[in-house]
Amino acid sequence: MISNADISETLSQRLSDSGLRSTPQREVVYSVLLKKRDHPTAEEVFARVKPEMPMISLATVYNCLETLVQCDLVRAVNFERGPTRYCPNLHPHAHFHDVETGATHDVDLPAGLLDQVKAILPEDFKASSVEIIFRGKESPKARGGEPSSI
Amino acid sequence: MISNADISETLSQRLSDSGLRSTPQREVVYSVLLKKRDHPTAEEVFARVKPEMPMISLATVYNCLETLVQCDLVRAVNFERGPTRYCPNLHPHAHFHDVETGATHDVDLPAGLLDQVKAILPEDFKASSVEIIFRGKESPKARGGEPSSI
DNA sequence: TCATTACTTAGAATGATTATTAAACCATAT
DNA sequence: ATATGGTTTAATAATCATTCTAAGTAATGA
Repeated sequence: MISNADISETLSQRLSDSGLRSTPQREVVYSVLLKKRDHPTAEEVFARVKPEMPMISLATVYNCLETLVQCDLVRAVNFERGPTRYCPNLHPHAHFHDVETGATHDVDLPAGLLDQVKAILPEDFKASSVEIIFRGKESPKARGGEPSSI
Repeated sequence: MISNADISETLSQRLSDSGLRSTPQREVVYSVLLKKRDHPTAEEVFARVKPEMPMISLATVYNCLETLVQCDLVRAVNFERGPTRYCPNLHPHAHFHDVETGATHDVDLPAGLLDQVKAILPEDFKASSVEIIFRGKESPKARGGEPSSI
């Protein structure tokens, strides 16, 4: 298991690598992202952080999130023009966005697929990142259990 | 070559299929999208339409673009939280977004790749659309010839 | 210590888009 | 033709997420 101390160590490590400081605000923002990995918006992060740190401001949450993105600890994800969502999953993965519930799920990419996708680029295009976004609806898995009451 | 009459026929066809009317505003908005396929924003479309129709309002441009998206004549594309861009290319394709110039290019998808990408989804996820977005920088091809600025 | 720089806060400002509302327009039934 | 009811447009206000600004705090270094 990963302890709180470990978390703040990776964090302060990455921050100082970029010439930045570890602060209580940055630590608590990062920790709420790790605690519930449901791609929260800045406002949602703000709401989760507040109980632990009531004086923190929304602007600071935005600043911290941006900082975490800068040092590659967090990925920013956008669906259409909705608010930016934040994701601490660093493995290469796609996103599935449920148009009905708004829920967002990580979808692991099999080895090689990303390279295959990158291979479609003309040679003069150098991609620094690739985003794969699915939009749709998740049907509850047809399995034994409660009947779908509709 | 496709004439103006043909264009407005497809347009009014699609519109009436959706129970909507063909209007001069919708026609001129659609025509500027076809004329220069560089993924303009609503503001850019507005600027291009104005000379032809000086009284048109920005709100109407937004409305027309939304209408065209609804009847599948135009695709809306988003990069991060930048303004929505509009693309009349209906073939399945990915997008390359140049982080330096802001230019956007369509990238054709080889047959089968989209299915391959969709295949990574768990069975309970039904994707109605897939977006593939590259972000990066294009190195000018060292060669003569017309620029492929689609 | 004192100066420098980084960081946080509160609130104002911005930018893109959507909502509101009144007027103009159009198709059709009378 | 004219009334009617729905559609579309235009101008402007409102909204939402985000960024900017200014002022205060705190850590760091000469």
